[in-house]
Order: sequence, then C-alpha cells, then structure tokens
Amino acid sequence: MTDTLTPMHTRTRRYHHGDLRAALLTRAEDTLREKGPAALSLRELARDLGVSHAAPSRHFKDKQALLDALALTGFERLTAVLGASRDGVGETFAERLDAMVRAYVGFARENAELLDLMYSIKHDPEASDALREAEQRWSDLVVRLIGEGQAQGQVREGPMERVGLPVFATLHGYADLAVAGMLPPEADEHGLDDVIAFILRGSAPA
Amino acid sequence: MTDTLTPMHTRTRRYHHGDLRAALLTRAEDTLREKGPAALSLRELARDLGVSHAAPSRHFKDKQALLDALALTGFERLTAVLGASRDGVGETFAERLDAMVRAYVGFARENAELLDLMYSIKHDPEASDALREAEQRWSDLVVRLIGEGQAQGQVREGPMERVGLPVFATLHGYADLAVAGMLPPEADEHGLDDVIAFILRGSAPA
DNA sequence: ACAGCATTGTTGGCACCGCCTACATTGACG
DNA sequence: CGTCAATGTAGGCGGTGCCAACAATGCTGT
Repeated sequence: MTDTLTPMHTRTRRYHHGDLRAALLTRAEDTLREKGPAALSLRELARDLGVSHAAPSRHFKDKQALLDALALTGFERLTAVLGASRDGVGETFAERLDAMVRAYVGFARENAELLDLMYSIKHDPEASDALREAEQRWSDLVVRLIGEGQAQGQVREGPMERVGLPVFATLHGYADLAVAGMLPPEADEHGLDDVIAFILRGSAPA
Repeated sequence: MTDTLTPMHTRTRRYHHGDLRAALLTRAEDTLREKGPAALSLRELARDLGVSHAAPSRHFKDKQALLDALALTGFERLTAVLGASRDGVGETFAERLDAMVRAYVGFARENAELLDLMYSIKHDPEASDALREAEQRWSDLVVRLIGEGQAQGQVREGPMERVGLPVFATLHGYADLAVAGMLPPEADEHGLDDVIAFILRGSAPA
C-alpha cells in the first residue's frame, strides 16, 4: 500500500535494512571512538541508522550483547595484528618481541576506547564462549613467542605462567598507560625502546 | 554539638542530614564495591540515605563530580598505603620495591572497582586539579623509590622517565591483571615474587 | 533576641535511556 | 501463491541525570 510511485532508491528507506547488524556494529565503533563509551546508546544508534528504536533488539538481545560483539571484533583484529607482526622480522626472540610490542601498542593507540571495552568485558565472569576463545587466541600468541624464546635459549627456563606473566603485565601496563595518556612527552622518544629492553633483561636466561 | 539528647541510632529523620556529603561518598563506595559501577545511581544513593532525589546535587554538581571525589579519596588512601609500605622494611631497593609492589597489588585487590574508577577518570583530560595533584603525589613515591635505588647503585643509571617508566608499567599492568581477574590460578602462588624479581632484573645496573 | 540570608533539602518536571509487548511488513520456501 | 519466520515499527514502563521553584534550617550581625 505504501507506493508504486515513490522509487526505492530515493532516500532508500526500505522496510528492511539489509544488514542492520553489521551497520550497528560499525556505527557503534565509530561513536565509541569519537564520543566515548558513555555516549553509546542503542536508541541513538538506531536514529543514526534511520531505523526505529527497537530495531536493534532484533540483532542484540540487549546493550551488553552489542558491546560483547564489539569486543569480539576487537579481539579478532588484535589477534590478526599481532599475528602479522611476525612477518618480515627475524626469528630471534628480541626481534619478534620488539615487533609484537610495537604492534600491540600501536593497536592500543589506534583503538584506545575499544581496547578499554575489551578489557572491561573480559572482567565479567559470564562473558560468552566466543569472547573467551578470542581472548585465548591472542594470549596464545604471547605464550608461543615466549616458548620459542625458551627453545632458542633466549628466555629463561620455567613454566609459562611464571615466565610469561611479567612480560604480559609489562606489555599490558605500558599500552594502558599510553592509551590513558599518562606517558610523559619524553616517553614518545624512547619509551618503547626502554620497555622492550626492560622486558629482554627481565626475561633473559639466568 | 551533635546530640546530648537525640541519639543517632533512633531513626532520626531531621530535615538536615548533618553530613550528607560524606555519607554519599561512603555509601557510594560500598555500592561500587558490592554491585559495580553500573549500579551507581544518584537517585538510589539518595533513597538509601533517606533523602530526596535531588539532595545530592547540593554537594556534587553532577554525577561525575561525585565520581571524581570518590577517586580522590582513592588516590589519597593509595598514597597513604604506599607511603606506609616503607615502614619496617630495610633500606635496599629490593626490599622497598618488594614492599611497595605488595602494597600496591594489595590495594588493587581490595579496591578493584575503585581503582578502575581512579584510572578511568585520570584518563579524562579535564580532571580537577586536586585529582591531578593526588595522582602526582603517588607517582612521586615510585620516582623516589627509583631515585634512592640509583643513589645506592642498585638501579641502573639514566633519567627517571626512562628508568622508571618500565617499572611503573609492569607494576600497573600486573595490578590491572589482578583486578581484572585475568591471572591464572597458579599466579597466586608465585605471581608477585616473579614480577618483583622481573622488575629487579630489568632495572638492575648495566 | 531576632531578622535576614545562605545553606541544605524537597517536589515536580523534562528528556533520555534500556527493555518489554503487540503489531506490521517483508521475503523466502514449500 | 500462501504461510510463516525474520525483521522492523509503535507505544508504554520504570529508571536515570539534571533543572527550576519552593521550604526548612541554622548562622550571623545588629
């Protein structure tokens, strides 16, 4: 009954969006980046996409579900970035660590709010399985890096949890400081180099 | 002044609360700890304290102001705890570092949500001066520790920003992981020891 | 002592939010 | 071509933060 006259392509406002789910996710990430997590509202998202305020609920059962999905894409991209950091660099622990730290901090700087979201969600005891797996996959990359270092005699012996944990903590901590804008200006110059050298000394064989 | 007559404990519902501001802060911290940051609402706080929903606005111009004040008390307590960690331990860098790391992680575990709040706020570019000062005071403690270590020849030479930053990053990162519940169960056993040893190796003289 | 006034609380209203239920439109499949 | 699941819409509910107008209180100066 709507119309045989008004053409679809003008101001395309078809009843079905086509891929609202994906559109919600990308728009949400933009908003998150530009206006922060507090400004993320399902209703505003719906308005932005020209859809009714209840439409998002067809794709995400509640707001948390959307945030979870957003974090999931974040973990996937982070894993991809870290995995790629191994390409084109040497095989020594030092080189691979260097590449991975830079990749991680780079991701953190470019996706500060998203990374924040990713960490605040995994905090939640009842995160989805997919989320836990994604998180697992990326921490496996660190574990693998350390394992290789140990095999090559460039990293001290010991169980992974004990050797890897301080490395992980340092990496995470530095990225978090960078994201929070807490690094002194001078840090831009040598900060990364210093942290990488610090990790190497800390994890060097006894 | 308070009362020689009206006992506190009798459901007194006087028009003026007496010290609503302090009551709001303590109640807010309890709620934060027990039900998480999302459950913090000015209106519910007011209900809990038996005052009208607009009463809090007389003491905090908006919700963020209350959160800022909460974070401020957090920084003050953290500084006190870290300062006290120096008492009763030896004067070597290793001992003092050990004490401070344990104090910091202990505070983080006991005040996880509050610490989260503290960090998410300093993130904000327009935090109050008092907040910035409080944050400064506590990071000064770390700087002081490292300076002493250098003076005693137990920490490598170099400008404070370059030597201290990796230490700070590791400390912060480990505490953050602990707070987020991301540490593997095995970490409870040796995690702290490992991190402290890691920091000592990383910052030892060349 | 007390009048005046700043402080502190109260009431009510606004716009927004997330979530729910009932209904409408669409497209895919038998 | 009819049926039906998937998708989007309309409206309502209780909750939130914030604001403006009003009321009770207690401090302060005369």
